[in-house]
Amino acid sequence: MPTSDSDVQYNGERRRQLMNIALKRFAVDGYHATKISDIVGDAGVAQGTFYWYFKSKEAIFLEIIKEGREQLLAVISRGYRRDAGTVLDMVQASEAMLCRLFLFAEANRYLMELLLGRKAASDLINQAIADTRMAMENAFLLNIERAIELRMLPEAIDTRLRSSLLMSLIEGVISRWLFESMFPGNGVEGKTAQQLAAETAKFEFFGLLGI
Amino acid sequence: MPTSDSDVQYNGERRRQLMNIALKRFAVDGYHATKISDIVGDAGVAQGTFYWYFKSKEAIFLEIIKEGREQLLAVISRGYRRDAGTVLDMVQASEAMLCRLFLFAEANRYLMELLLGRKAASDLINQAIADTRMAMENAFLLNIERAIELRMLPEAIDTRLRSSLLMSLIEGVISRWLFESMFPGNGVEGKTAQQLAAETAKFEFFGLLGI
Amino acid sequence: MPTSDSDVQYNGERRRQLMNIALKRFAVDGYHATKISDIVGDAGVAQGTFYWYFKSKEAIFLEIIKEGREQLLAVISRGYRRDAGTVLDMVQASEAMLCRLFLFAEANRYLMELLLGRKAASDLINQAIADTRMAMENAFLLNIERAIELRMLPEAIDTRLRSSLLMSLIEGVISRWLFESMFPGNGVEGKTAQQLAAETAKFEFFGLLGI
Amino acid sequence: MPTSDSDVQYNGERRRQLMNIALKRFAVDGYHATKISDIVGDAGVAQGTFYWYFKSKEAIFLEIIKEGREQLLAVISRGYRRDAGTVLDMVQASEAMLCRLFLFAEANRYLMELLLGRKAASDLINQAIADTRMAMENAFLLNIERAIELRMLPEAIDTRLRSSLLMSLIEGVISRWLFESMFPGNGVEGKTAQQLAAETAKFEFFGLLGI
DNA sequence: TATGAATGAGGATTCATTCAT
DNA sequence: GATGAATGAATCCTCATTCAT
Repeated sequence: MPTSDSDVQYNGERRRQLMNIALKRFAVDGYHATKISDIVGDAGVAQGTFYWYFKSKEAIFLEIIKEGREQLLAVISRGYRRDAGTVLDMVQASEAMLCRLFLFAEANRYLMELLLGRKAASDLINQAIADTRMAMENAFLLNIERAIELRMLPEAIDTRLRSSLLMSLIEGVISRWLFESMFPGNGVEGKTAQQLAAETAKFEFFGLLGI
Repeated sequence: MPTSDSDVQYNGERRRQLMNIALKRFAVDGYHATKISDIVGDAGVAQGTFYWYFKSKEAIFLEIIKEGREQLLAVISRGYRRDAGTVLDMVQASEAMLCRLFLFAEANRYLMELLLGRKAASDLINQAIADTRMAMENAFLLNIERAIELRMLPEAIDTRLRSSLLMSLIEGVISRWLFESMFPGNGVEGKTAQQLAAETAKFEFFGLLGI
Repeated sequence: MPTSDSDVQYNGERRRQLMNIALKRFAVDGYHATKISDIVGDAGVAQGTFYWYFKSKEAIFLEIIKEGREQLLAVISRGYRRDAGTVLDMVQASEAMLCRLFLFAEANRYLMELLLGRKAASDLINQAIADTRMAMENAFLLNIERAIELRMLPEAIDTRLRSSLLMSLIEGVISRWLFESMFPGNGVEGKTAQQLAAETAKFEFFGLLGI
Repeated sequence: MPTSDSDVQYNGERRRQLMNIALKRFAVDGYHATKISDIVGDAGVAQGTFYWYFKSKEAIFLEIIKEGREQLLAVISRGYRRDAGTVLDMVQASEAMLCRLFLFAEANRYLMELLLGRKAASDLINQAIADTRMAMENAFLLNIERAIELRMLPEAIDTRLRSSLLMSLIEGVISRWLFESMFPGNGVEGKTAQQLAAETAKFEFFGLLGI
């Protein structure tokens, strides 16, 4: 029988299929509430098949995070600042990066829910998530330090604190934007990634007093 | 047999004791990982005793959140702005409120971990947590609106968005401050509530460009 | 309801009941083939009840062995030789001890099957069994050494080797005697403990050439 | 694709290879703990390949025992007594046979561990092992009967009992000799087959009192 | 109020075996 | 002959909850 049926994924694709299904289930239902039987049920394979591809429930989660982390960091790291510029340049650069990040989040909302959501599980998993977030924050830190080096930001500021504040801001924005059901009536729903990036960048540099 | 033994807490206190123990366990281990047997073990009572005071594991969690929410909102709502003032007044007022909030968080870190952490569980529980956070965010919103009314902030700003950004900022700061082990090497550890409040308020109003 | 029903064992007896049932099942079916559901089924209790009394399947096995080991060693150690005597004394003393041992084995055949049978399981369990057998062999060793001290046996003999040979003899005899189905048509079935003890003691001291 | 790769064993040899690997695994880890995946893993072939050569896990075990049994019995049966002789002759003949047996055991320790060890499994398998041991015991029985016929041993002795005792002795000696790790500090470790055979034969005929 | 034994549904994981290629 | 992906029955153990005393 040729492997041309529609909803079956072939060969090396089974692994992918299971990861995709698991990602969605983990994001929507949470780690604990997601049963292996749910995952294989969605995939239309037997329970044992899962264990051909993954050592355990924890293992597939970790792998999902690991893969997502790489993609996410690639998005943030791109566009590292090279030359000095005006304040406007700086705001625009930040806006561009945030825009890329929000677009990525929009396209990978289940992954973002895993990373930013409040559904985690075992110590190992929590650690993997925390690591990923730290890596993100670090990317922001590097950008701020570079801007100081180029004398675009005042030298006096506490860079680690500021990158923490920035990361907090962004986590909150993405959460409210994508998981609206959890944050009804917030100020971000319905906005485009572009709009959000502009507003966030403005707040980042000028605070509440910036128009 | 009368309950007059030395290290037992009497009637009305048992409930409190169980809630305190459960709060700590939930915060440290997470909802799922916390077993009723852990709670009663810590309390030194029998398994069945738990169910005399609480309908279920979910019920005690909900009650803990409910109680904490009231205290938390009391802290935030106090100091609602009455009269107009200078920008400096505004920053100082915000700083004062943040300082109260951070002090409360410091004194109630387990509760904050439940509210801000990433360990939640059933739909009902997640909802209770989300409600509490929304209520917090609303308190910020009212303050911003009042400041606009008093012409202390530009009318043009999107108030809901700004309160979301503010809430994000504060959530992130508190998380990094109290749950350091999860966010090693961030820029907030070791700071006092007062210092943090000052820095956060500055960022709130002036952004990265403020000195 | 008074706890006077016939086939239910009360209070602290549940543990005993489960151990007795498990002992029999382990002996007859083997460790792996014995399911927890078999044990609780025989006991007429729910699956979870088992885990109220024992940490795991392995744990109950280990406990059974441990308990049996103490009884067994008590039987062997009694009658440690004090004074010198004739060869006949020595043979009779050995016969008496073997007789006690065989009677114990007869009354505790399931335990003996666990210890001497070929049904063991996890490393921990195999170790516990091996330990018990070594302890038995040691008891024989002490007796032989004492007999040499009293000049009842020639000094030249290799005591450890001889106690190994003796233990081998006894293990084989008990196995063949109690688990006849596994050794059909051997020379011990149907004999009394007394007869067996006499024959074994004779062989022990005089070998094949003894009448 | 022809099976001409370098480290692959061709057609008829694959079966042998699998049996050898399985023998070792069964002996070392036990029947239950040995997984088909272990066997094929060691052999470097795919899981399915196993089932081209053997009907089941049980089947390969049975086949291993069957093959070993024939070799073992050949060793014991050789040297059946023809003519009468002195007691010394008899002891020497026994010693010679035991020496052959111990040498065989030394060269086939995995097989002996299967036969004498305490790791067996299904009823069918246990039966096959028991049969083999009975066959061994029978060989000893024939020898004793022949010795009586030739008036080298007293007529009065219970031949079946004595062959059981003899078999017990030998089983114990071999176990302690080869599987030292299970019987630490026994009196046989480090001895040569020749030495053991001499000591055992002496005990066989003269008991503890023989020098 | 308090106890603690009992319940039983539920879920992760294992592994011998099958089979299309 | 050989592959390796797929199967699914089997089983241990967990833990929230109940209830007789």
